[in-house]
Amino acid sequence: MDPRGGRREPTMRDVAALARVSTKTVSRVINDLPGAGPEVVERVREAARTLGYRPNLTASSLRRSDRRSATIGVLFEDLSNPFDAALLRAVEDHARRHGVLVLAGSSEDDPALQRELLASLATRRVDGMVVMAAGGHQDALQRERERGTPMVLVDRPPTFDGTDSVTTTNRDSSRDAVLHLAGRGHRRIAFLGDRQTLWTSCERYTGYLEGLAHAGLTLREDLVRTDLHGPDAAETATAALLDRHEPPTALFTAQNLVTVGAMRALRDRDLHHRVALIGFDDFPLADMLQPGVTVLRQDVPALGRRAAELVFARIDGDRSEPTHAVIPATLIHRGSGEIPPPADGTR
Amino acid sequence: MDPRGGRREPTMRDVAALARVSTKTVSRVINDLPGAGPEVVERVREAARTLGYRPNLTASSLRRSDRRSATIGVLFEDLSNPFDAALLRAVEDHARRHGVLVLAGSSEDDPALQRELLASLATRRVDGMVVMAAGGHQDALQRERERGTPMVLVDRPPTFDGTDSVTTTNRDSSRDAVLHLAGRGHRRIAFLGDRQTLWTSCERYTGYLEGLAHAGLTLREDLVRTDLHGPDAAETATAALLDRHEPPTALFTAQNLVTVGAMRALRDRDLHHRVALIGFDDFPLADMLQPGVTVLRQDVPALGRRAAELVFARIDGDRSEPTHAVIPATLIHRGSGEIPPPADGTR
DNA sequence: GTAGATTACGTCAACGTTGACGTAGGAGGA
DNA sequence: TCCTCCTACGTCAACGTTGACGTAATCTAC
Repeated sequence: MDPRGGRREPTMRDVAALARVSTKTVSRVINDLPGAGPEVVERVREAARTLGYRPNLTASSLRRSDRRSATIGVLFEDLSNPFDAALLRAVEDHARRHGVLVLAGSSEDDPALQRELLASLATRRVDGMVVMAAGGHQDALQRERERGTPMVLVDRPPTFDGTDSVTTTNRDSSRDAVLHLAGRGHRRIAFLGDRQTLWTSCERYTGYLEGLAHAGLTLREDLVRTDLHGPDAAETATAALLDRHEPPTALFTAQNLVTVGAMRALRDRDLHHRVALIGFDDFPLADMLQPGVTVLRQDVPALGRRAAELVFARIDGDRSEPTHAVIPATLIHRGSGEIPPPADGTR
Repeated sequence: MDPRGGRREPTMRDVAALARVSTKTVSRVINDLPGAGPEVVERVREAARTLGYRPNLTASSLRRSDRRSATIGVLFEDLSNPFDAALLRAVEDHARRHGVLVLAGSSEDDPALQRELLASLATRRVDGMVVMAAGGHQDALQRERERGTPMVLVDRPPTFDGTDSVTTTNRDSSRDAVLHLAGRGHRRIAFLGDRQTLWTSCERYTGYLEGLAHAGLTLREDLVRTDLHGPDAAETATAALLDRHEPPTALFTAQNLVTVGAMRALRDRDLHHRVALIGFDDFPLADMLQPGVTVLRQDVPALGRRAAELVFARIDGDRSEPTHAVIPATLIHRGSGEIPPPADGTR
């Protein structure tokens, strides 16, 4: 039971010796290639079985002409975030159908770490990558792409040309959410968002602005809080907004952790039944809270599937123009987004 | 921008030619080994930079004596489950410190799929594995282990000898939960659990029995529902329990999805403020529900860290006796577990 | 001044596998 | 009968890298 204690993985040579054939013949049998007679096939199979032989994909992919490692890299922001986790799972499912395994990493939205992980993947010669680009410069991604590595960006599009992407209707859905609130009579709708270096945050903010404009509301910059990273920052910011003398009657929270923080602040002040809330990204149990939390739900399985389809197409040599797939998000009415503003306009 | 369109990754030979040295010298420079003069080092570095050379770990690990692929395999039940995702992240963090990447897969608690993924990992010659064993026979795992592959089982211990494991105090914590409920005066405490083929489910059930026994309560088998896979099954089962003429006054739900299902049933009947509930596994927003959900929280970061430490120790040749680490879970009081039984003993 | 050690390289083969190509023997056709 | 084609193998080299070993030049010590 030692780690590889004294043992050595059997090789084709061992199998060949036992079956009294050449290694090439073993190769043919293992890979189901023609050119081996039935009894030889049986002899080789038998020998492989008794020795417990398993092919070495490392050596194989080194020598093969296609050079495939049957492995793709997945670089997301944080694999423990439910959104990222669900996306990983979706990609993994499709990869499995292609006989491909997934090397996964969390870049923590840190360009340096992302660069490092990218290099690690490259060093392992993955066949392709599915990447959630970290904020800031994408030059490491671009360089990798320019070397010809098949790559699909998810959740955030590339800032450079020639690369496929799969994103959500961030802007349009955000606008719809704001219009939904405005339609209920809200006039003071706050925006709470994650870092503005993230493309999704900017898009959602733009959608918010568009929504205000469509509804004929004027932007009040004092109701906008951005660069809230994590629930704690969101909670503090929301608290500050709510404690103003003219507080918002509705909140649009543009990221799942921000939504959580905002909800905490609302609850602390017992305002969760009086201030409307719509969050971007669904989360488990959103329907069990009181009131249920109205959210924009991204179609995560579709995002993952599309991303996987695109990488595999590129890996298989598809050279058509880059695709920028956009998957619609849906507004799920659960109650919090349907709270009307107070009749007197104050609260 | 084609996939590897016409290009070829530069190799050591290319670098060697440009720097007018032997490939061996390039190897020395790339790996920071002694035996290269300062100006040669600079020339090689320069050449590598201009060519965009990146070492091929595949070829390297094939040739090296230690045979390390700097990759470990992680085989969990479902990477999109928050518990699994958090665990993956914890393992990944520690792996990164060792310069190791993670090949991740979901076995869906299906032994056949697990066996297949195991073979895939083996074929790629991972240095070690962290596995959440699928229910049923573990013979595929055992065979892999007997070949000498460093392996650590998480969440569920091996049914065979000689393998490290990291688990939670399933039994003791479950007992504590039941005692906590009994201490509030509950006498009809129901058990709702996942498949009994899962070791954790059995342990938690045993803990439940121990708790009843310690509290001097008799087991009422009509209050026990097992083999509930997923929230829907749990909801149905809970509903049936609650609709009995002598319904339970408290529920112990032994898995996170079961807890969710039970909560839905309670809410449907508006009993969530009257029937006590303790769930195994914490989940996001458990504190935001009304009442807050009392749970047994597993120390996921500790589980992941310990698992990673153990695999890496084995990979580094540690041959000491197998370790079976047990990480304590904590009872988090949030309200639902502190609801007393109705005064009249009915409801 | 010379034995001996040290430094800075180079050469060669091998890791496990497969592509290119060779060959012996038999089948089939003219 | 002889030529061709096909089948079932085998041989060899190469994928990109590194361990083992060789060697020439330089340095150290007495």
